[in-house]
Amino acid sequence: MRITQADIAKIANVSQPTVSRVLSGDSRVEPTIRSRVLEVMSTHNYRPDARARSLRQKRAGLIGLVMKRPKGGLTDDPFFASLMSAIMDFLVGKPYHLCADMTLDETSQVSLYDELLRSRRVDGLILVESEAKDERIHRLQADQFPFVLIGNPLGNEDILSVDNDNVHAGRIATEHLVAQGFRKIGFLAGPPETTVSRDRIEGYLQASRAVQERPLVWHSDFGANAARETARQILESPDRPEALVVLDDFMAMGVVQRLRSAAQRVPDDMALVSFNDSALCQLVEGGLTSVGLNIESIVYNALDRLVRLIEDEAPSAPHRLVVPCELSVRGSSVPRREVAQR
Amino acid sequence: MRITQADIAKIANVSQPTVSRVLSGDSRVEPTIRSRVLEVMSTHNYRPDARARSLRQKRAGLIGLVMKRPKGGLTDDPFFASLMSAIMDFLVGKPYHLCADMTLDETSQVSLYDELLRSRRVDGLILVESEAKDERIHRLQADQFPFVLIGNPLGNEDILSVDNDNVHAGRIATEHLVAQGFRKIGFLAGPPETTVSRDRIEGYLQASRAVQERPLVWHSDFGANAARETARQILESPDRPEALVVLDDFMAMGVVQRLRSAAQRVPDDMALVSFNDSALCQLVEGGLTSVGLNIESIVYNALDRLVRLIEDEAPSAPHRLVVPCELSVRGSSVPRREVAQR
DNA sequence: TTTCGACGTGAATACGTATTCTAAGAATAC
DNA sequence: GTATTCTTAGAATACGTATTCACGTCGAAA
Repeated sequence: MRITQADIAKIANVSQPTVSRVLSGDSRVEPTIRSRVLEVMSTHNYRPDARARSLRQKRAGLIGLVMKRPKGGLTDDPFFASLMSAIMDFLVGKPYHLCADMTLDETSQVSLYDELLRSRRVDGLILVESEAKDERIHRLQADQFPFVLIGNPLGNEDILSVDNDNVHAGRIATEHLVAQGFRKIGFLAGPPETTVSRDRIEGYLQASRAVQERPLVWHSDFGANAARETARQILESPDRPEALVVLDDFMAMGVVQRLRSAAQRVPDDMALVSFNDSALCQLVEGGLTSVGLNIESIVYNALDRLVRLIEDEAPSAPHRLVVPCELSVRGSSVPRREVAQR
Repeated sequence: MRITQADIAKIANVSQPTVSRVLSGDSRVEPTIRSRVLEVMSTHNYRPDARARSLRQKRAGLIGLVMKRPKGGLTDDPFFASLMSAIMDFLVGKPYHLCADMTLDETSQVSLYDELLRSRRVDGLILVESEAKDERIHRLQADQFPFVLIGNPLGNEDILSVDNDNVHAGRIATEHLVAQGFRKIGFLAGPPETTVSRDRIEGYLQASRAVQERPLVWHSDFGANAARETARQILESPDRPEALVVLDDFMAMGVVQRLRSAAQRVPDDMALVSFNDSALCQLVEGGLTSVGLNIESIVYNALDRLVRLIEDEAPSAPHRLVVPCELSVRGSSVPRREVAQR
């Protein structure tokens, strides 16, 4: 049998509201009584019931995270792992917990929306890689439910969103190679319909214009295996570039493998820059230059805004935030002669 | 203004309990009325309030996951990423959600315990890599709170736990090398105080006895960098083995790097077997033989038992379950001559 | 001494649902 | 035709907390 405020009240010879007032730090309570109640609470090890509390108050103390992924999709995706890690870090010590859910398809996504929001299970929602055309977004807006997008594919300014600046990322990756003296630079992207590919290619196009007439873009599926196969085509292509920007570290790993099995060297035969700056980058011999996504900053800003929204404070402007990326230079993009000069 | 059962009742000209009965599928309700209520519910897009529901019923619909990790600790830890992925997969479509929390130290861990359990925020708890001597465990047991341990360091049979069979894992890794003809096998472990190191070493000891008099065990910190350094010592040691069992894929990566920079080859100069069977294993040239942890099976069993416990069914025996591991053989442990024979 | 705030506290109520209790009517049995 | 189930649905209540309302007391101002 759980101990409630009523029990505490009876023992301390006060009324239940008084116990509640002590708990909420209401100043209008006699110090004598306050200390007596506090003592009874501590000796009986009382804890308020979160369920009753969240029914009575507005706040449930939960922030929902909804991700659309295939089964096991988190396992080898450093982006999601970092994201969740950063979210949990952010929430440590704050009066919110993370309610994380995965959906497999659109249908379950809609029912999850009902389950989480319309039933008021969570106070706010983080949506990842959501497509803004998504019906859910409109319903969320119509219901005036607090939510924040991580990634804002359509660049919609009406929606609270924090986005990684993928165009910028693509540009600085390319500009770095230009600065290193490369004049024929290619881009190995993921599936063309993905936003991340489109945006990074856009940045690549902006920067590559300076040194080459014709852009060189290849597409492949995600993952090291697919990238390895495409890398073979690239190496044999008449358009073979001197340097390659690769969409993520795993795919870059595939390129490295292909180069290695063709007895070619990085960066001499092919310079490489990739994205995400995951632990993989240090595992490549000489290191893999990579554009870090600053996920912590994305999460910090997203959650800060979301919490403000939930707590009815004015969310900090601007409505749409784009977080810059940072390049970590390692051996894969620095020609040997430069290294030798040091 | 939210729409409630009372509103629905008024519109449909029935009482609130009737609406509740329709919702719970109570058979003792006139079909005519039932359909009328259902229609009103759907036209007004009614959704029951999860908070009120969980106050009234026993179930909150949340399962807590508590992990003790440093800040950002999830980022490069494939074990935790897989774990969370598997948990979320398991819960898809089930009437539970995952409430994931991270703690940085013991103090916050205890307060988190209060926050999650004593306040009845979650229905049950998953504890990972917890030390059974932990005070929390005793409190959980005393409070008869449903919980399950993933990993059971003390082998306590009283506690519901699902554990990866690390002794078995260490043994099959070693036996595989023995079967491949190696006669001088070493083990590169993590910090000696960690359970995972102790258990896998134990398995190594059992299996290595068959072929060598003296076990060869080294310790290093976790991570590729620390392992790389220790690998240097191992390679230069007079006890240098022909084959090395390495505690996890990241550490094995460090060993590979060291071998590569010493112009030595895998498996010719040093055969390798590691643990976790993560995506890294396919990134090593020739592939890295690794013992897979079967995290899905661990999670499935743990959650299945936990849910039964929550729902007051008898948990399936045995109380302590040990999930076997499986070896994925790749190039790093197969001497070249064998490959050539195929 | 009377009157009026201010203060501190308990009584009552609300949050939205599920369940128990009760009553009215229909159906069955004698 | 009355008595007894059986069915169905409404009334009342409980879950545990926070808040509003009302009331008594005390001190200060008149």
